[in-house]
Amino acid sequence: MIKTSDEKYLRAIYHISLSEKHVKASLSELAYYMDLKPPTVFERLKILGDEKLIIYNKNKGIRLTKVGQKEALNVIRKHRIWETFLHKVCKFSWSEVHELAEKLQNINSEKLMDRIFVLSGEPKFDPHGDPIPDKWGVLPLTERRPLLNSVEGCKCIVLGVNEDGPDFLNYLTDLKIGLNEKLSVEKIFPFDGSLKVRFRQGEMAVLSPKVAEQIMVSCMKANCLCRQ
Amino acid sequence: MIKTSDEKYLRAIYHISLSEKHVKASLSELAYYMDLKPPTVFERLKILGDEKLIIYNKNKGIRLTKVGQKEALNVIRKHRIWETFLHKVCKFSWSEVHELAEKLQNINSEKLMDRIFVLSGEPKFDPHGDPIPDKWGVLPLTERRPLLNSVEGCKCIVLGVNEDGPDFLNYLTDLKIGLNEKLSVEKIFPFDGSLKVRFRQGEMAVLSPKVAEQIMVSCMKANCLCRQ
DNA sequence: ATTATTTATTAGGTATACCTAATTTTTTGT
DNA sequence: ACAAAAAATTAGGTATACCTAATAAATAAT
Repeated sequence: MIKTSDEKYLRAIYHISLSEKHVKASLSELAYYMDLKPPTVFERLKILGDEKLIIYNKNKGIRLTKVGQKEALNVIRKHRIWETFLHKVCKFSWSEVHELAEKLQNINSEKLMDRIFVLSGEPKFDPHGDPIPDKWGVLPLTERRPLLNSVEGCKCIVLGVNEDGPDFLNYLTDLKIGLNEKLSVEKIFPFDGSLKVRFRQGEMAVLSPKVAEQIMVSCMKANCLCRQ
Repeated sequence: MIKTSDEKYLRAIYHISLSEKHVKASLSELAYYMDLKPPTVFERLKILGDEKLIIYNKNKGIRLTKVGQKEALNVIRKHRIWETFLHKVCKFSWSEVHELAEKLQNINSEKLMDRIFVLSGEPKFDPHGDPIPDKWGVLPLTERRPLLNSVEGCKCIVLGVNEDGPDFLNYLTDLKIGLNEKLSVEKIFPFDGSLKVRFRQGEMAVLSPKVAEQIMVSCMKANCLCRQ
């Protein structure tokens, strides 16, 4: 059985590999992301390598093996199911669930996850809108893209965010932009790329590119210009 | 904030202090109960002493301080709420919940415990029939006693068991003696103290003293001879 | 292409939570 | 009361998961 402390690494490596364009994570960004010092991570990567969970070749970066990826997706599954449970069943706010799920995800009981999954309504996406892999590591399909890449007139739905920090989430909560919120892009200011969006019952907000980049959406019209 | 690893010790000390007649736990029984070696426990007791969670005076045994007891009851509360949740909400069997609750109890979030408590129907007793302390460490009242101390003719209700091992629990499950089962003590064999009990729709079983000692019951009649 | 900067690696150290083996202290049995 | 047994304590060791400081290697900048 895989160790809890391995899971943290795998999840982090998976996260970095995805969030950056390049498929390889570097040791130092991994250390930074995990809030550990490079030698600590270095030491551990050798072990993860020995366990055939990653491939770490000198300075070619870190890549998950098939097994490593499967394990990573399993932790992600656990994490996201717990987040959904905490939000939907336990009524925790969007921004509170991450920290708790971080602890709950360490528990290894497939049976428990099955039950929690059912209690949460067999979700396909977590409260941040991130897809929940199934038991075999298969992710549900979506056409997520950053709100930033919109065209004027686009109508889309908020699927989630890329940024987990409470600062960012509280900012969105203040704006009252939440999961599944429908947004319509009224105007894009060419000067800096800020977007004026309409949402709810006609409320308006101007979002900076930095914010719009972190908000993941999916167009509601099949033939939306954003898709091209 | 109190450490997870402290909580294990406190719960174990509390458990021993209660299950044995004497209020003091000894180092070696604690070590045995926790499946650790005496020097390990010895080392740790000194720290728990420094933290003012226990009083450990040479060979006078181990006693919880006020603070230590409060913390112990808090872990016990968490443990028993999780057990109830797992049994009642997640439909785990009586004998499966202990191991999982052991892990879940390490999570420290009062808010989470409140929600899980409500989801479980604000229980006063866990699936083993053990009382759940409230937030202030106050236990609900019962008059629990071992089935072994019965008189012939006593009718009582099963509140729980003292033994948590799967062997024992599966044995009871086989017998179909469960929580809240009503038992009537038909006969006590003077030879070894075995009890013949009637339950359900007239089913009978003979229980060895060793088993009867682990089953905790409460008399159903206010004036039962057992109470004297 | 050579220096400067960044990244990776090595060396060596700390704290925690365990262990075994040896010794001392306390308790128990006769 | 004293030997035997049990329990507590000390001494010293291991593995894990961190750390800092120093060095080596790779990458970037002029």
